[in-house]
Amino acid sequence: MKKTDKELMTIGTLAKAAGVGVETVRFYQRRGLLEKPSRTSGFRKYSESDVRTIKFVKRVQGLGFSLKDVRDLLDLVLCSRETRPLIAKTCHEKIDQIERKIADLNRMVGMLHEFSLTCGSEASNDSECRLLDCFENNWECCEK
Amino acid sequence: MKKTDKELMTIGTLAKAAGVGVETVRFYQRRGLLEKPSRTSGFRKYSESDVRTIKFVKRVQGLGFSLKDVRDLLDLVLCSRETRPLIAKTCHEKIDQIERKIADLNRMVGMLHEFSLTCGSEASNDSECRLLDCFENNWECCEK
DNA sequence: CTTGACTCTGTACCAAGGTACGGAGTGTAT
DNA sequence: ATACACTCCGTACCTTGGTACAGAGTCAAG
Repeated sequence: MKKTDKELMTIGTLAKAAGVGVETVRFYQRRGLLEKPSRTSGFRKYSESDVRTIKFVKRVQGLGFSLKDVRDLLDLVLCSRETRPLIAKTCHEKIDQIERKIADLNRMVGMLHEFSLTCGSEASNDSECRLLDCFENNWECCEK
Repeated sequence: MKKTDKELMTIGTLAKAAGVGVETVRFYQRRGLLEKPSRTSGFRKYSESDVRTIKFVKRVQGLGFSLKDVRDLLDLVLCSRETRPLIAKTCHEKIDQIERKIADLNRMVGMLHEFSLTCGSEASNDSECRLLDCFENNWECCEK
């Protein structure tokens, strides 16, 4: 394998490096998550930055965001020069979205913790085991 | 509309109260997220607690959990008497799962915040706009 | 110059989580 | 007692995020 074109790699190498399947790479291209790569005689050629992009996608996705959301984030990077005025706005929208999620998750952890203490022990009586009541009160009714 | 059977409601009323479609209710029943309801002459009859269950499902789902995960949580409530020994274990698994998610989300917020400061302002130069670089270093490289 | 591993495009399929539809039964208001 | 809204069940369909062929071309080694 020649090392011309400053370290460009083929789709299989990229896929392995990023920990996904070859078909996933092509799928991400169709969805606009990866830019159309250069080609040498029909074959796609990728660089290290494509590896990072894919790992980024997988990570953000693992946090509960859709591919559409991931694209919004990637656009922050890809279009920074032209769309700079939009960047702060998009960032803050995402931040709000994430912070609401975090707050909700934190309340849920508190509730589960309390729940396991009161209801997971042998000493508890059934009337206290009201997970859904906790939820009704914004996950907070367990802090009795 | 009669008010016998202490306020039991029909599937459409339940769906509207919970903010979902009728078909979704039947779907949740098939998936075991709602217990099989009592029937009056063929029609399903639901109570207020079913409204709460559905709202719970939607909420937890909105935090990025699958219906399977939601079922695990619901089982904590529904089976508390029989499966008490399992409760603490399941709770702690969920807590760990949620806390990992929170930690990742927190790092991401920090990164986005920093990113909007350095790159969203007019004063910045393009070389600093490296969202993906931040990611590579566990979302922390922005705290320069 | 052939072989084997790799790539190409296109289409088909999969699981999750619903959503919609057809044809029949029900229930209640007028 | 007839209309009209609602419900029943089963099946088919939709979107998201992939995954798996099939049939053809390509590359690099031996």
